Amino acid sequence: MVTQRDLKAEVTREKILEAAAEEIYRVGYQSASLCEMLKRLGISKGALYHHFASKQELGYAVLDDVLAPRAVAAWDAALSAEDPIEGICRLLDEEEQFLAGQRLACGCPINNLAQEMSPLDEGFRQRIERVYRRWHRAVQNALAGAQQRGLLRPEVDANEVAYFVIASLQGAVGLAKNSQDCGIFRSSINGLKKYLHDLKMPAT
Amino acid sequence: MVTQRDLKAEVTREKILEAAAEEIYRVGYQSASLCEMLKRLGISKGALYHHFASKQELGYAVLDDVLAPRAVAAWDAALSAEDPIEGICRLLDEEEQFLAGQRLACGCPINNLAQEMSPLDEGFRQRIERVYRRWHRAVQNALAGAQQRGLLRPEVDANEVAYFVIASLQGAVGLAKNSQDCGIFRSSINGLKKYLHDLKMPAT
DNA sequence: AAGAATACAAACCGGTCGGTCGGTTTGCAA
DNA sequence: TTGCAAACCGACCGACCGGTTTGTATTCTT
Repeated sequence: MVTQRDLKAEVTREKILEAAAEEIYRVGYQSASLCEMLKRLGISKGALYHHFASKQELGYAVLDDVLAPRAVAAWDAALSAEDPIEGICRLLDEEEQFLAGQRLACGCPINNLAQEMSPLDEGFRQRIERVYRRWHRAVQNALAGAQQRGLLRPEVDANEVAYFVIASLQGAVGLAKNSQDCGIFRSSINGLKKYLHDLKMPAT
Repeated sequence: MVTQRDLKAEVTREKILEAAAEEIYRVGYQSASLCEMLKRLGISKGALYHHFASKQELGYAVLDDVLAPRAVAAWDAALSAEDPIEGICRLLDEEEQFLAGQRLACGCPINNLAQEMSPLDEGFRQRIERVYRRWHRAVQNALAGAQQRGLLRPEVDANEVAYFVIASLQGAVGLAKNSQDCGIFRSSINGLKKYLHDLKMPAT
């Protein structure tokens, strides 16, 4: 049975998760101060450590419950389109809008954690790898499907292209994050778009 | 006049720089412990703070005196070749060998710092952007030159391609770093190579 | 040879970190 | 109504951080 108390506790847990995700996004996991985050939330340390055993477990939960679902859903949605190339291009445009909105200097939350934590903590590494693998599988499947339907050139290597697309996007986000210039993102992504369109079956 | 003492001091300074570069490469700037690094070096804190005013200044010096020169030199060397496409491909192979050697899980020192520090410290951001700009300029110039010599298709946008190449490489390194799998780097880079070769003037 | 300056050593400082723990409130079950 | 456990609070802890200070050996200058 779900009581009123359980609901309130769940709300607290999710408030903590949300705030932690934001704090980690802003300054990175290692530099994210729990005290700072709690102060902003108006929640005590006791509450935090009631819901999470350690900072590490909180970090894992942020990935599992907040970042990974969002990230995976975005790609799955984009690739559900008829033409995966167009789907990916739409995703790239969405990403540009997201960055341009405000968070240009913060980059991609997943990629940030990957670069910071994967050499230091196996738990983070594995969780992030799971996300990348789902991205890759989704792209690869979509490309292979389109290829079977005759939309893509037969010599296209879906596996290879999938890795290349993901890497290029992550790289472009990283480049733009550093320069704080969305134009660089756009230029870089333009290159990717042209590449993708060249994979299509030429009109006969 | 350069005295014997100056020489010894310079050696100490460079030992500190080298060790700091290594420590930062391993765990990131913010988590790099000066004590840890000094312990490994067998050098005291007094020595460190005699040569550098703060951790920040040490970090800047690592970038200016160690990382940036190396990074820029590698690209300049690769692009001095007759055919820039081939030059870039050779650079990509070198990068693969570097990663495969041992430091796969550590990624690219410049990119690591960029992702970690650019939102937090303007000094780091500007220094790294200078590196990226030199990379971009080198690639763009090389491509434009090759284009003039008739090696590249005339519709190629050298500016755009330069950004795309840099982003893709950085992204591939980041992806491989997380998965700790050099095969993923190779796949991703293969996509980039094919793209680059398609920029060449078709044999008539 | 004497003294000033340099290069380094090491003890030490305040501050912040993640984490703990005893106490208090709150809501549900009996 | 009451007993009790879950939810939460916040003072507190030791560890470690970057940075300072003080001391000393060596080396250059005069």
